[in-house]
Amino acid sequence: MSSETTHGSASPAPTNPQGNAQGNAQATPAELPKAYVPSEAEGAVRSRWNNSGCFHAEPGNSGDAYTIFIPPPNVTAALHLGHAFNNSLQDLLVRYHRMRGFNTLWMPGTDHAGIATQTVVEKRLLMQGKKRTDFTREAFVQKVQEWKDEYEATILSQLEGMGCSCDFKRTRFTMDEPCATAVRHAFFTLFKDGLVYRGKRLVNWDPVSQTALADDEVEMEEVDGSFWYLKYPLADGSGHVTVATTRPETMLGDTAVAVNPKDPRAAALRGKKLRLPIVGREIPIVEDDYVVMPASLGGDPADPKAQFATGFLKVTPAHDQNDWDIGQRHALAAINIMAPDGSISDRHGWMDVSADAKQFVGLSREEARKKIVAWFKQNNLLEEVKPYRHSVGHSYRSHVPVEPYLSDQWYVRVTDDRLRGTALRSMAKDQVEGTLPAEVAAGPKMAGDGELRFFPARYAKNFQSWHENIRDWCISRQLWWGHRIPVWTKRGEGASLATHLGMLSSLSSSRASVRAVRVADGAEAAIGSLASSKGDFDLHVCLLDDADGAPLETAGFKRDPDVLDTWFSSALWPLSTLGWPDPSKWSEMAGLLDRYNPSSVLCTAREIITLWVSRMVMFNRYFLGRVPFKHVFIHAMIQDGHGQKMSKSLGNGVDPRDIIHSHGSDAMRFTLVQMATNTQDVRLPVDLVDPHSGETFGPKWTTASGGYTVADAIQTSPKDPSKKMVSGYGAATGTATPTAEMPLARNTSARFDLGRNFANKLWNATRFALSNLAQASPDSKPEPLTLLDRWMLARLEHASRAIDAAIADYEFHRVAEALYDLVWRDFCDWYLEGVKPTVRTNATQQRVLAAVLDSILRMLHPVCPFVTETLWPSVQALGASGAVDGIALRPSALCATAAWPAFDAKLRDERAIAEFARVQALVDSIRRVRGERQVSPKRKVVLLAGDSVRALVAASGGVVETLAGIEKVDASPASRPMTAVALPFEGSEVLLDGLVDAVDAGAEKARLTKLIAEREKQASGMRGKLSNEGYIAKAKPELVEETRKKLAEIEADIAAAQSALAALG
RNA sequence: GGGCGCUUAGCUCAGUUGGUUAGAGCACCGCCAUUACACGGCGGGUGUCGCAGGUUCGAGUCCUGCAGCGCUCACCA
Repeated sequence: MSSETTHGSASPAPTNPQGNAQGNAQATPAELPKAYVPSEAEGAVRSRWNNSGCFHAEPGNSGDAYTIFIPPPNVTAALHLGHAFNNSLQDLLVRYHRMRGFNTLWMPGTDHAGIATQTVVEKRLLMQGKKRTDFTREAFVQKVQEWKDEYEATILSQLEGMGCSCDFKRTRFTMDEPCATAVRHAFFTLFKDGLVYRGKRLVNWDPVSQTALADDEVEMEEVDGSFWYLKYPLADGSGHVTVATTRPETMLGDTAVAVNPKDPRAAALRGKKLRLPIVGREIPIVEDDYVVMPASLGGDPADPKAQFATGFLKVTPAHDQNDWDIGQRHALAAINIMAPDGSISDRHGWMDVSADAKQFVGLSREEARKKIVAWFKQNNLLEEVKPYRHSVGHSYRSHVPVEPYLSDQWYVRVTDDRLRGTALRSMAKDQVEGTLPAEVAAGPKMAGDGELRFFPARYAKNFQSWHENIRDWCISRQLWWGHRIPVWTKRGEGASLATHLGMLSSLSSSRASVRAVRVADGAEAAIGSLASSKGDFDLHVCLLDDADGAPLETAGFKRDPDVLDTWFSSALWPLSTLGWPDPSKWSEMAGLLDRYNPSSVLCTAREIITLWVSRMVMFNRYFLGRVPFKHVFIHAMIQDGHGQKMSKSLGNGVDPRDIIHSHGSDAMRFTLVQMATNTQDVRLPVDLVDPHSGETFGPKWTTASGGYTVADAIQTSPKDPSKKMVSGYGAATGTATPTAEMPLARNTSARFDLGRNFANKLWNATRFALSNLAQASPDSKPEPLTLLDRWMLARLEHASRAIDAAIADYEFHRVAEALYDLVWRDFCDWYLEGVKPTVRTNATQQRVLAAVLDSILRMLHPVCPFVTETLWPSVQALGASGAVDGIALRPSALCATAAWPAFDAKLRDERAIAEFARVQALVDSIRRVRGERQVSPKRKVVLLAGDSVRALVAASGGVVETLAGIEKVDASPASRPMTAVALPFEGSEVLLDGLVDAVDAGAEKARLTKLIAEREKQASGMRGKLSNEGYIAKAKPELVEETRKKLAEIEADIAAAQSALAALG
């Protein structure tokens, strides 16, 4: 259903000036309970939304497109508050723009998260004593699928629980058919275009999971290690050099020793060879700038490497990234000495295994290290050992040290200008730091250049420097869960492989792409000359369709067993969810791609800039020639009460359902929005709810490995020490399992009280307004707008502008602040209190109240959709449309599809705001006296004042009397009555008579003395300024004038107070 | 190590281009059953704005240095 048609059932606006609320019995909120109970309201509201289909987007509907792609959550676990935060902000944007008349699509979905999901499933199997390899690939994938189904359902229900207005009918999963089709097409295209290649490179290898890892899947951990100083003899027997290493076991694969060309010892060693101990391999000494010289020889003493360095660096190209680079520069061999499980092996590229070396084959990395060090010691080649603490990369899944491992992997050539260059050129010009690299700036112009903008702007720098330093992207993973790589390969001599070319040429080039790679050096050979090329080749055939694989397999080709990095499919999210490359294939996707890509904004977290934003930009621009989104909004991070990032692995994540349970969805959303500031991460102290007693309490904390502070896995009931419960940390980490006797404790946090109180305040303000309007006198006549009415309308218009501006800047806390001030401070504290005596008989005021209330519900809806939708029918029944000239309030059956109120500029009334500010100041100062003297609110007093104050009181239309408890206003008498209390206001004296039965001279003196001291402090500050020549000469004249005026007024106030003080004797 | 951010009331945080008396919510202390709301109303106290310099008539705000915290990228000599 389109957003247009949902308005249909609302009653038309009454057009006669008196045809509004009065006598409208059905609007009586008799049935509205005394407090807002979210758990009773939320389900009903969700049903109304679902039944109306109001979140469904159709490209044919009118309005400019407003699109957000949800960052698809991993199906590894349920969502936590970090997701709730991000999704609350997205929903705010989506609902606001929907109400603004945009054709709005919020695309939901989930991510298969290859390694993470496979790992959690393997962990679960391990608890049953089973391994992945006990199953066939298909059977294992089926198990993962079951996990995915469970968590996908959980995640989607969490999103619904939060009130996310996603188009759930269009929900996607990164491995469903449309997404898989997009992945297949993208891989095929990149392969055909030479942007995907097979390469032998060092990867981050997890020897336990036995898969390559992306850089971001590697965690650095501090480890106590050693520096071992090993002597390598010169081949000619003329001495030795000493290398320092933290990984002595890799020496088996050394193919050189490097020295800095500036090292004074380099010249004498030039051309000499070393005899590698144990192995006996003769290796060269190469000269390379990369080598740090020891501090003693002129190395930079500030460089910690110079402290430990000998100036000689063992080079193991197959087991160290930097050594690999040196190897490339000096054409060194890369000798891989390890098996995929990390053990020393002579079967994976190590050919020259000496008799001495044999004893190490088969050992683990750790054992080999010990034995090799022992060998050096025995042979007097171990010069020294020094302790050394350093950080080592560990697999974020198996937690073992990652091995830089030489293996064949698939890469995307993101360093190509078609990817890297277009990404950099998409940046908004004013957000580019300095200038783009010359070769990038010189690249071809295309649509979308300069269109990508970051909020806050500083994050553009992350994006830029990532692309400037980007390396080719390893996309193959040795996993079973994911998109399988669609390449079939056969290895053989060129001539024999060439015999298949005939069969391959029968396949259309739009369905198959062929490349030949020489095994020896990875160089690509032209297919045409394959038959005559010497040596072994890998013939890679990439297929668009599995159906073409059968004849290849018959001919001896094997399909690559690996799957693609999860981010490969995520990178296609703005394309695949809209049906790319062929939306006509799925009828419900027709027209989506053209209508909703580029999207409006991507809302995500900092670390995602490199992982996901970058890749979406590159792919979207490459495949579709457009940016995937115009804006990137980077939100803050939610931390726990100890300043630690909320994460699944740490087990400190809070389930949003817990907060919804304790405070309600709107309360959670409002509070999260209010916390969304531009620079500050959000710290959220977390409490537990005792499942036995319902009581909230602070959990017992403990220190976990890594120094993190976490809640004890098992907690004791504060009411009954014999009763226990499991904390979220215990459940998430598996250290404790909830049972019937020991249930899981929900989390909560007092931070959300703010939102709960706010929702309740709105609820009651509405209840109150409705009851007054229901009881309005039917014969009341229109009257001119009062100051209070004009002020309220001006504040409403002001808040609307504040919200627009805040949303345009993605400064969400300003949205919450504007709404809070509008609803609580302006509407409840002043307007509703102020209209109490008049609203039932003033028809104009009734219309203002109805229109303001209607507007407030609309403006609050994007943040608090449930309470506003719940109140909506009652408020709509007031028929506020057309009630106030200058506010357009189109009727609507649902608040969710109601139009944002349109305020005419004439409601903007700075004079009303300024004059009412004087009213507020007068009321405040009277209230202060009443408060200080502890005067009962029931006690009414007489205000004695001069002309200007009495004029103000008259202009307020009774507001001062009502809010300050004044029963009568008189002119200042010639002599001060004994029973009157004095206060200065705007430089003159105002008296309150009848405040107290008898003036307590002591208390009065104290009050006035304090008041004088306050004013004196201000006055002296101003006098100081005015006596400063520089201030008079250089500050803006109007500022100086303002200071003079203010000082005069303060001095008059002081004089008034002093005369009152003197009168007390 | 590079980059980015943070340090303001007991707690969690605002503070727009430098400008008059630095704010909010919570907590705390009084008073209050009043045409809605105690998830409430009215009033109140609370700050060497991390430290040290500098620029300026004027600095929470700009500059420099230092300290602490966090994130991110890089890093196993």
